[in-house]
Amino acid sequence: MKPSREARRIGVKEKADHDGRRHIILCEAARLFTLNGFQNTKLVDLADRLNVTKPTLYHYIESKEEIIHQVLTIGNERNASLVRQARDSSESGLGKLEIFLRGYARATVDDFGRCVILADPRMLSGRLREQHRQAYRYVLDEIADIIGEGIRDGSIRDCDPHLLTFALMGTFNSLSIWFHHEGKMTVEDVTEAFLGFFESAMAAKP
Amino acid sequence: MKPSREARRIGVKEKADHDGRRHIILCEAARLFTLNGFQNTKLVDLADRLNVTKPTLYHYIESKEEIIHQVLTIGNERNASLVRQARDSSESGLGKLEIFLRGYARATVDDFGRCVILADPRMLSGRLREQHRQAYRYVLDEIADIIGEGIRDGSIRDCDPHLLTFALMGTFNSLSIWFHHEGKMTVEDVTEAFLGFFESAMAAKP
Amino acid sequence: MKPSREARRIGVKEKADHDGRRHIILCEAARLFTLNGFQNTKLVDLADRLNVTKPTLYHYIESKEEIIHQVLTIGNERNASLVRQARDSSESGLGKLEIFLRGYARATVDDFGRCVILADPRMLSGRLREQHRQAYRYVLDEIADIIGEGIRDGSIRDCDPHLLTFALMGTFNSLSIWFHHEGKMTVEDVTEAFLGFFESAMAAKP
Amino acid sequence: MKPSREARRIGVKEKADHDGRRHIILCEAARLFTLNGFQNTKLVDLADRLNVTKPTLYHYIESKEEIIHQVLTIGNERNASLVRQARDSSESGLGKLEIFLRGYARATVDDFGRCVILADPRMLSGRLREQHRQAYRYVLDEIADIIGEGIRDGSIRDCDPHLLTFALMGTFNSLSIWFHHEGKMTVEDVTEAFLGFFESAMAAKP
DNA sequence: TATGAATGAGACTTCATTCAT
DNA sequence: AATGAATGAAGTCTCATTCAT
Repeated sequence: MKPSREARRIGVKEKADHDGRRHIILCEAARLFTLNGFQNTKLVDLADRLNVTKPTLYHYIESKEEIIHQVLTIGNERNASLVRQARDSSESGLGKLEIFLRGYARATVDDFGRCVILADPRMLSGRLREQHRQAYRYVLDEIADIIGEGIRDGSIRDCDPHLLTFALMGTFNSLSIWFHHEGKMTVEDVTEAFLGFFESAMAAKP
Repeated sequence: MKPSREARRIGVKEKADHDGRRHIILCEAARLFTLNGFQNTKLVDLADRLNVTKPTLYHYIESKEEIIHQVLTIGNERNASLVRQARDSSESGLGKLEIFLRGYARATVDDFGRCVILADPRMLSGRLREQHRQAYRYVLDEIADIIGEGIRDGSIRDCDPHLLTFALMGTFNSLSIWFHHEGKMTVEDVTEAFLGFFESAMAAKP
Repeated sequence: MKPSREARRIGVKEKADHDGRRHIILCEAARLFTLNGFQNTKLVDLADRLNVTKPTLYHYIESKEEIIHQVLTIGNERNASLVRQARDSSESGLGKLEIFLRGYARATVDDFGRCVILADPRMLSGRLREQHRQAYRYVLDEIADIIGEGIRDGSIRDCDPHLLTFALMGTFNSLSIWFHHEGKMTVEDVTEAFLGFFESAMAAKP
Repeated sequence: MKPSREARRIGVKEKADHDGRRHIILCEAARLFTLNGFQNTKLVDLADRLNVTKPTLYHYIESKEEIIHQVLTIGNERNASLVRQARDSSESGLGKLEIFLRGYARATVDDFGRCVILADPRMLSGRLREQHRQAYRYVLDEIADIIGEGIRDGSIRDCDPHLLTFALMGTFNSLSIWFHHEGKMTVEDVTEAFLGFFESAMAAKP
């Protein structure tokens, strides 16, 4: 009835240490969360996928909530890193925006990125929820800042930076729902098409 | 012996009949679902908001799943109706697209529309899940059709209709997350701004 | 969703008075109890069969338990009456026994008789349960008495009267489970066959 | 904080393994079912008797229905085994019948056997109900076959084999209701008396 | 008399989490 | 480190019964 539990346990072949195993757990969790949804993913499902039993998970994590939190943190931090990368480049505002979006597009279609977009933060309690909200808002604010910079430097047409942020993020976030790696388009294809749609919005008027 | 449970039960003031009360339940459910998430909304929460006890709900609905299903159905049907309205107009492809989007924008910010966008259909079992997926896909396909029509009639610039659909829907769907009626912009304001962002995508090249 | 509730309500055509309607309820209850079992029969099922609503039943009965109790009482009283009929005849012990069994056989295949045999008295609470147990025991004791009389008057072979009672009652009670009126044998046919099986037990040794 | 729940949990003294504990649960369930009836037996009652909490039961069984089903299956299988034992012996038809009945009598007075006789299969849903009905019918048909064999080999008087089956089974089944191990007669005593009652039915005419 | 609405009590079941080995 | 066993808390749903009209 239960899948036999021999062999390939967490990291047996990977010779992973405690932290390595913890990371494997988070990866598998992110995968299951995007596959089946968060609330529909039971700890026992996660354990099964890792060929261990439920209590074993508790050697590496403190609670289900922590798993979600960690997964989101990983995703958030990568997004923040993408923001910094763009901001720290020497491009124009428009250039920075495109740098970010090209990176973000790729982020939306891996498990951690998808979780950040699809996870309902209301499943987290108090402090953690707020932490995640702020991390997401940080990205939005930075993008709006970059857009503002683009408007000032003339590379982006005048507009409400927050609204353009929402439009862009909404557009690219949709990737996490419908994009499948097996499809005929690559993320890069879609990214360029999406950027094209916003051409007039993002290009300063001649 | 028990404190009498006076006053405002389901529809007492509205003098609603059975179907009317059922609708009130669905409205309140849609509200709670968007406020707190689906899985986080317990039947007792819903009952409390309606000043009744849990079992009372079962006079009007058969299960919690049915509530979600009905809420989604209401939202889906309105979306389908918006599609038909646009399609049946005598506008150009671009005109039809704008008619739909202006209507859809309003739909994304009421409770039923928000549920359609935010609900994770994986919480539904089998048949219902499929039904909802198809209803959503119907809208996407119709929009892509309208875009195709616009491309052919010259009102919309040549592009991949499905990608433009995803971009537009992603953009407008984001309203359901961040838009609040108490803010300083109206949905209509935002809609026009959003349409402006896509100007070059949607307007045929001169 | 619910069967329309017009026309033929309880006793509309029968012009039955309160007690008459009450009896109709008990008959229908007995029928449902034998059809579907006691615990599986919901009051709403009973009400539906009578084309009334649940609360209406409470004009005629006080509780579900009372229905069962009344049904059992009717069955018990008929059994007691059969016992008296046999006992008061001027036959030999064997004759009386046969008179009872021929009557009892018919009783086991109508709804009230079936309920007496098949109802689990543990569903009744305290006093009523005891009352029903005693009524059933009364029949057993009387039959054993009649057998004792037959042994003394030489019409029945010497044996343990209570054991023979159990054997006979077990045999005839089985009718309530397997006998169907649509079958090819009548109750009377079966009765005679059953009596034949016990010929040596019930006939005194030559 | 809570009074520790020491001592005799499921199988603590018996050092039972998982399957052993599962069997202990079924035994206790069978006991409670015969004591209090099926529907009246709550899972919490069962858990209490085993000094565990309700959820613990779900380590061993999937649902309450499964418990009943398993209990009935155990009883059915023993009955089938009794049938085979009788059929495979080298006795005459009558001899085989007596072998079965002597075994069956003992089966009727243990918890599993009682459940088979007293359980209302209508509490089971669809497939399981049918499965149990067929298992019971299998026994009846085999007994009728054995009786037919007895009639042909001259060891049993000519009669309707199915009717005799019903009479015998009805008689012996009654044991499950009235027989108590504390009484002054043993099952074997009663069995011989019962067989005696059917002497003329079962012995071929001289 | 009859009923739509409402409910209290309680059942089964699930699942994240802890305990003891 | 790992696990089988156990559990507390909670959620959905059922149903006999009462209330108010």
